Order: sequence, then C-alpha cells, then structure tokens
Amino acid sequence: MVRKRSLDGSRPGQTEAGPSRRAPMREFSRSLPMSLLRAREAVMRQFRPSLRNHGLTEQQWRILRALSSVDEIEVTELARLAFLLGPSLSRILRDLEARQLIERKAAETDLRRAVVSISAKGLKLIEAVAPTSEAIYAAITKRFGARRLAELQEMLTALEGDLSDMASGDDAELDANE
Amino acid sequence: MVRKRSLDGSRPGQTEAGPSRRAPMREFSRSLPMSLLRAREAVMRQFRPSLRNHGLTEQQWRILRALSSVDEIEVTELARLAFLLGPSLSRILRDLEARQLIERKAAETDLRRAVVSISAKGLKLIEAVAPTSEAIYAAITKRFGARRLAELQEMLTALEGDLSDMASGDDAELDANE
DNA sequence: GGGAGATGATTAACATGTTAAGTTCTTTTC
DNA sequence: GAAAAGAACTTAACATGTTAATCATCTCCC
Repeated sequence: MVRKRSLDGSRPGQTEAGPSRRAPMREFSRSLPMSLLRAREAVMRQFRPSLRNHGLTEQQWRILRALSSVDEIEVTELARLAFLLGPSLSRILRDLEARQLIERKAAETDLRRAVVSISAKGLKLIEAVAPTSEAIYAAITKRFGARRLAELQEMLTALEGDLSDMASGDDAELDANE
Repeated sequence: MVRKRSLDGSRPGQTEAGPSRRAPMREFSRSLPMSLLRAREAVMRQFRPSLRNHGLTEQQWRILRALSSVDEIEVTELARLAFLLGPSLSRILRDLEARQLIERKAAETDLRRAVVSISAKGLKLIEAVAPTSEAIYAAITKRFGARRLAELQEMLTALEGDLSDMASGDDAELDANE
C-alpha cells in the first residue's frame, strides 16, 4: 500500500487516513500515453514560438505544409495526410481560406468533394517559416543524435502499425467485473 | 488529374504553375511531431472507448489516477503530475468536484492554495475502470514486446530531457531571412 | 428513374489546449 | 506596516479534439 509519488521521487511519505489505497496500477507518470504526450510536448514547445510569430497554429502549419507537398488534394485525403479530424479541418480551412492562404473549389466529377490547394500567398508564408523550422529541427537532431532519432521514429511507426490492427477495446466484456 | 500523394513517400514531380515549389523540407509525414502524435493517438484509441463507457475523458482519468497515487495534493503540483495546464485543470476539477469524485479544501498555511484529494466515490470509479485499462495495457505490451516498450519509453524520456534544456527557440534572430 | 442507403463535408455541442487577464492572498520592500 | 511585487489559482477568449447530427450529393437496386 505504498503511497508513491512523483516524477523525481522526492516526496515525504504520507501515511494517514483514507480507505487504504490499493496497489495502484502502473506508475502513473511512466505510462506509455504519458511518455508520448510529454515527449511530443517537449518537441512542440520548440516550434510553437516561431509559428506563433508568423500567426500560425501548429495545425494550420501542418495543413499548409501538407498542401505544399501536393498540387491539389481533396479534403478527406488532406485530413488523412495532416492527421486531423474532419471537423477540425473544416474549421481551419474556413479560416485559411478567409486569410487567402489556400484556395478551394468543388471537384468536377463529384460535387460533394472539395479540392484544396495552397495559394501563392500561402507558399510565401511557408517559405518565411521554413528556415526557422528547419533550424530547430536540425538542432533537435543534433542534440538527440540522428541515428537515435531514426531509431525512435522507427519504433513509433512500428507501434502505430501494431496497434492499428488490434481490436479497438470494445470494452463490453472486459468490464464485466463491475 | 490527381497529383496525389500519400504517406509513404512516393511523390510525383510537379512542374506546373505557381511559384515553382522548392524542394520542401523534411517529408511531412515523417516529422518527429507527427510520429509522436500518430503513435500516441494509436495508443489512446485503445483506451478511449473504455473510459467513455465510464463517463470519463482521458484527462479526467489522468487526474483521478494521479490523485489515487497520493493522499492529497496541491493544485499546482497536480498539474505537474497529470501534465495539464492550469486552466484545463481548473475546469476539470470544477467538474469532478461537482460529480463528487474529488474533494477540495484550502491549504491551512496559505489560503491561495487549494488541496485536492480523491473521494471514496472516485476511488470506486477507479477500481471499476482499472481492470479494463490494465488489460488493454497488457495487450499492448504483449503485442509490441515488453523489452521494446521499455526501450521506447527510455528514448522518449531521454528526448524530453534533452529538449528541456534547449533554448526555447525565441525565433527573433532565426527569422532574419525574410 | 426514383427512393433507400452510402458517402463527403459541414455544423453542433461539449471538453481540452493555449495564452492573456483578472482575483485573491502572501511576501517584499521601503 | 502599507504599497508594490509576486504567487496560486481562476476566468476569459479563442483554437482544436471528439463524437453525433445534419446536409448535400451520389450509387445502387428494384
């Protein structure tokens, strides 16, 4: 019934009242989701100030970058590429279009589909941000080591792949025990 | 006339209109932030349905789990432990308190500080969710391999540590070139 | 060829992320 | 010992995440 603690260990042992806490799961701060979250936040913390200086959020930047790698693309495909959900993408596209950073038109063969492309203004913005972004990325790579970084990415990709074909934890039967 | 693209790198050369697209940065879908995001999402996708069945969001669950590992804790410390920003934590605590899953009181020595603890009801909820959660975690571990998982976590922690003491990319000088 | 169902995209509604302001209490400083 | 500076939240405001519902179009099938 340890009363554990903390990220760095230091913490006075507390031993008072309360319905004695059962040996509780995995150490909290070491769970995989937390590790991934913390690592990603540490990375993004490096980039956010620069993006902000250019009036872009992380997601807007993702979309512009994705668009800059293609000539034009349908919204659904863009969502997949930029790893955003439809509703988020809809909102952001509305905003980026209002700022004239992208252009949108209906697909010819299917009026339900919208086709998006980056504008000249959008490209210019990308070119303004890219150098800083690249410099930051290079600094991270140098700090962590290119090889290690590649290894890490491989493991992340493998993890994603492994999980993608796991049952989606429907939960029904697993929650039998109250 | 699709000029598509995809996650796997293959890319048609594009040569039409517009201010000719310069060789553009790192391949988008292979950037570190994206890898981390995708991996984390793959993991969370496993857990979310179960949490949802118990009326909990991911963050609410993080808070309850953090609280279950201590006797009581101040809000600021809890934010650090659950890796949430102050405003998010404020909102969630308000909600959890209304649902009587946690308890809150003012600190004795400093009335600015609030001390939070999990309630009996909250503990009960945790005990209801934990088995499923553990089962999912075990399945992931088995699928990916316990050793590899440990390796991955080490790398993530190392990355976070390396970045934590990098300059925060103030950007001012880096953005000199337009 | 017209209606049921599928599909692409948006809107709605609520929760969180993120930065900036505001509140209240505490500590410093003169 | 009171004003100023700092600390610990909390609120505000806006952007995104997340799921469900809606809208428009399209496909299929009778």
